[in-house]
Amino acid sequence: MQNTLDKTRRDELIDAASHLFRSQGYERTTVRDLAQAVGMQSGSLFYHFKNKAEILEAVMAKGVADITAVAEFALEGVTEPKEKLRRLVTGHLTALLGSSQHALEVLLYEWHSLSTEARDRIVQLRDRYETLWQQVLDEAATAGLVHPDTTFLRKMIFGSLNWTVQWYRPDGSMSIEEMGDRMLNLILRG
Amino acid sequence: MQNTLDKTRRDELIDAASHLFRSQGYERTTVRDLAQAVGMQSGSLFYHFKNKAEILEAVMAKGVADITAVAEFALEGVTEPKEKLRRLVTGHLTALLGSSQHALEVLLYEWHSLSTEARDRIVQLRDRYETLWQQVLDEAATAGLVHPDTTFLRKMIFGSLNWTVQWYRPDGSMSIEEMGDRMLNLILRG
DNA sequence: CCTACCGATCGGTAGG
DNA sequence: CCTACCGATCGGTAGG
Repeated sequence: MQNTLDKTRRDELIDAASHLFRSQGYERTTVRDLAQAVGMQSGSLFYHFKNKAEILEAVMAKGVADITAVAEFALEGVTEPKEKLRRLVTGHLTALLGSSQHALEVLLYEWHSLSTEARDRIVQLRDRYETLWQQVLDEAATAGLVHPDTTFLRKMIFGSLNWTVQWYRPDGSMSIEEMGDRMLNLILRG
Repeated sequence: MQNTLDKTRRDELIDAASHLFRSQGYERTTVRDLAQAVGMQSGSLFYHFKNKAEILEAVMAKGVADITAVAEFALEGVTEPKEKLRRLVTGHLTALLGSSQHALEVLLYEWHSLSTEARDRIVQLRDRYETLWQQVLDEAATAGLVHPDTTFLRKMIFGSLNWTVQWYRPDGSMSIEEMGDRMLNLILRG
């Protein structure tokens, strides 16, 4: 029971931290900002987290976990390589520009604020997600749908996907699904 | 004469700041770190710059100016659309991963530390560079070399290019030129 | 989770 | 460009 309550409060903190770290940056956000955002005293933060760095790691870990879950769910029951790829693209964009936007932007832009140990742990989580992509791209290459150098291709795709946070505006004329389809068009051969 | 000396010292500071802001982040870098890097007292920094934020802006402005100069030089005398595109790609990678690496990474990753006024000024500089690309891509599209939606394509390309800082290692087996050619291969139609 | 607090450090300034 | 310094703020802790 107490564990459940702890978890909720912890999640609230991670959520608030995602927002603050993303809009002001990690270093610029003070523990006082964060405490105020969830309505507690700054000293009380350290009942939930050992230190400020641990909060950053938790935000990033949540970001990777979220986008991985989205991808796994999107692939469920799908067998056609092209459709798998389409769903991975759309899923990535949906998480990045919608549901897990803040945590994922923190993941992308606060890398240098992580300790090397924390970095290793996040890399491990990220690798699982990248493996998912690699497998789908390999299938697609076997089917002749994409360029055979899938490792290189994957890096190019990741770059394009992640860059969307720099320019995509949800209130514009292009929906996330439409953007995904356009990207897929550029990725597919011929 | 004094102006020349001032400029040199200023440039030294911008160089040192590029390195420090990139490796530690802007907020984490103190004016004392920076002063020590060029061998002066921390208070003396403010003889050269009004405040810390002005140094960040100077670093970023130098980054954009550098990469624009590289692009303009690379295009000089070239008339064939495909070759123009190849040179833009290679030029971008050369600046980003080599000659102006630090300043450009700061430009990519410290965006949220800029004031809105400084942001506007940097955007203006960046627009000039993007226009260069847009024109070359439009020529290439007219020649049927690339997908006709060049605005979208340009954003995808920028993403792929800028993402290379996350994974490219100069001591690996792939040279920058080779990487450029591979990217061009994915960009070109057919 | 709060109260009360501390040591350290930060960006920046005045006066030369 | 240096010396000497300040007010503000920071992450974190002890004790409850």
